[in-house]
Amino acid sequence: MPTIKVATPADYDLPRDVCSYGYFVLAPNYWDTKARVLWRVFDLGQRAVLAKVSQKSRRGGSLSVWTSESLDKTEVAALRAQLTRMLCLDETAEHLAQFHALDPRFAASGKGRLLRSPTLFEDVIKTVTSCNVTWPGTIQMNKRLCEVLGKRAVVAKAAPQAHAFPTPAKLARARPATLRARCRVGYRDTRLIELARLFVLPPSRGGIDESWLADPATPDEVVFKSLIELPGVGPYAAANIMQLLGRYSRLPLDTESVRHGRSVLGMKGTSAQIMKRVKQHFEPFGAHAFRSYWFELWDMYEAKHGPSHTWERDSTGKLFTAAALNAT
DNA sequence: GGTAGACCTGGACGC
DNA sequence: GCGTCCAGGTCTACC
Repeated sequence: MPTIKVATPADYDLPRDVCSYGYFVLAPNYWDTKARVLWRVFDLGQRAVLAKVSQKSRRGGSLSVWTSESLDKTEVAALRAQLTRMLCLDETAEHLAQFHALDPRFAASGKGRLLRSPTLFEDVIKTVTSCNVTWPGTIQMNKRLCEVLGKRAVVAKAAPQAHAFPTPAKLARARPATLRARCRVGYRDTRLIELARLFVLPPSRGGIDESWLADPATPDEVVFKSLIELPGVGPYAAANIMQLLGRYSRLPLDTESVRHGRSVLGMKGTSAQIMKRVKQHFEPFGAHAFRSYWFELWDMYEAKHGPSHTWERDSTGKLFTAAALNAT
């Protein structure tokens, strides 16, 4: 069975660090709660391959990545690069300690890394599919996008996941009617296609410049202004994409922020007033504001529903509807 | 600059 | 089983 080893930072903990953000239940990711392993189909260019990521010893042990087919050197390099972005393996324990020094509440658990996607493109599409829709709707849209437009891996019928996430080129060529009817994305159809086209175009012709967005020398404010120009991306989505780029200074404020402000932080006022107050509340955490905000929310979810690594994909969606969250 | 209403889907609820 | 209501962030038109 082909298996590759991937080194991790000294404090890396697979269940904690994968199940740190809702994307771990979005296709093509599949978290096996019993075995505590991550399944995912990776698009490696010429073909899609199913991978199972496991960690024998917690806290710093290397990852074992089993793949459904033998990979050549180029594919192994592509897989390593995708896993590094997805699991934030390039964020050192020392860098994470800066966050824990600012917010010691999460030092003992070591929480701080946030799961993201292997590509910025997938993060942007996932963010847009999470806007103006309840969480079960987001789960469905991503599942269908993979099934309809993602490359299929050669896997057994019972495999937990068979399709990769669509490539920008594939989504750019899709018809709006297909996205609407088969992927159930609703009015997001043309916006998703326009976004995909921007990832296909080179930056010199108006396409998205990923390296510029990721460059620490590019100021957060400039990145925010650039992201908010994208179709389907408003203030919430732009701030969320920023945290997925590792820029944690802004909060993606939404109805969940308002609920948290009211029910946990005891704030009063209109939704707009509470959003302002939540923002002010987390300003002391500066460059790590989002992490403080997010893990405070995440702790609340875990207090209600148990550790996140026990949340099943098919039932998790219902835990995060407004009705379920309001019922305490 | 601020605000109202449309945009879609799927779940909840009442009958 | 059907109809109605509601949640959700972005976009456009309008003031």
